[in-house]
Amino acid sequence: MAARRTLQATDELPKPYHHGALREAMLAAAERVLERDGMVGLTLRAAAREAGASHAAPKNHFGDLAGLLSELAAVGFDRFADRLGAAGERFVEPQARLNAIGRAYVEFAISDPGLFQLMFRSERLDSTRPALKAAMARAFGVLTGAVGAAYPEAQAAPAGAQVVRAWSMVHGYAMLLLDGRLDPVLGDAPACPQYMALLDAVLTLD
Amino acid sequence: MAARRTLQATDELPKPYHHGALREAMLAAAERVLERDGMVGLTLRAAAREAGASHAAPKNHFGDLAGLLSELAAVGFDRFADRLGAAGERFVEPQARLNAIGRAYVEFAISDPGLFQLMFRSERLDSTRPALKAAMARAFGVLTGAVGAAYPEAQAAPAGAQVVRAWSMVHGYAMLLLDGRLDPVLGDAPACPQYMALLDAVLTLD
DNA sequence: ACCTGAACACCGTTCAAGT
DNA sequence: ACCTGAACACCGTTCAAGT
Repeated sequence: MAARRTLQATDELPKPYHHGALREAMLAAAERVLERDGMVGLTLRAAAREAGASHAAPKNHFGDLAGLLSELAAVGFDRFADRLGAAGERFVEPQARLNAIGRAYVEFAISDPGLFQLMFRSERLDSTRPALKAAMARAFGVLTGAVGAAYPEAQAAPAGAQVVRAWSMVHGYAMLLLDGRLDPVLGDAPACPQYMALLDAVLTLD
Repeated sequence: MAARRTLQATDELPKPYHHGALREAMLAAAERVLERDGMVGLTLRAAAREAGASHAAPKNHFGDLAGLLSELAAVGFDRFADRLGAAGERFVEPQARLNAIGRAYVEFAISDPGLFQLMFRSERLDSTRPALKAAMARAFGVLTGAVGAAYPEAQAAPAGAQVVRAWSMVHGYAMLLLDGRLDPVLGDAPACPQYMALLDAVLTLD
């Protein structure tokens, strides 16, 4: 059913005072700034500029800088969870699923480095935000479930040692990679294939 | 031999215009600010204030902010290398040495969290600074040497897979710990003993 | 309800000027 | 050679005012 149209004529581009969907536009703009200029360049004012709004506009939707960064991190964790889940579903054997998820973990860090760093290495997030908490829980749930399936009867040990072990390994690998600290061992100008081959070697060393 | 004293009398506290050892004073002040206010609070101006100098004074010794942070990271890596080396020397059996170094890696992150984060997760470092490069090489040399001794004849695999594996594991563990992401699996109010016990469980899962 | 522009206190960097 | 103080362009946050 078509919405009833207003009777008075409206200008083609009234340069709308109210953006209408500034929240989503701000998130998209912030991610663009992040991937273009890195964490250092991602400021509240730069994101507002990129979205074509005034620098005080974000306040209405995100409260403050920590709010904007946290909501962006939340969309990052949601995308992360999707990728991990999709990678795992391509296999049935539990150990193969776990390896695929580990690879997807590192591939995400390579494909979305800015987002990955925002999600994991920012001291400027507010982890109490519901959207962020939920998205994080979803992503880590995928990982935890896959480890649990691969190691059905956990050795005594403190609960979750297997999970922490697998998680630490891929997370540390991704972090060292993004910091460029793996480059010396890989020779000159390493790229994604070299990084993934080394990861495979590391994961299959058991 | 005593230095020759100046003949004209000097005021007790001439409020010396030239600090004399501002470089070292700035590094100490910057570390104090870092541990007190975290990475977010560590600014050039705050460090200069803490050292009792004008905000433009650091320029003479460090160039810019990246210079100050990089020199501070260098003293961090030197201390880090000392601790890793001392921990390893307490054992003779290669595998025991490696485990001790892994524990020292995480213990450093717990005891000097601000410094550890500056060293590893800062996008504001200038890794080309000679002091920083040298200190990093020294620290990683300790780790590499211990892994090499523990796994004398490396499996074919890409060179250094064992090193990257051990390094990724302790580094990821330290990072997740500092981000508070291990707390959920450890129950309420975990502290250093719980963290180290879980680390031991993770490391001995082979 | 949503957005703007001015205002405030901070920041990094530069530079003429002091000692 | 080393340090200061003013200046500039940026930043996050607040707030009265606009629509």
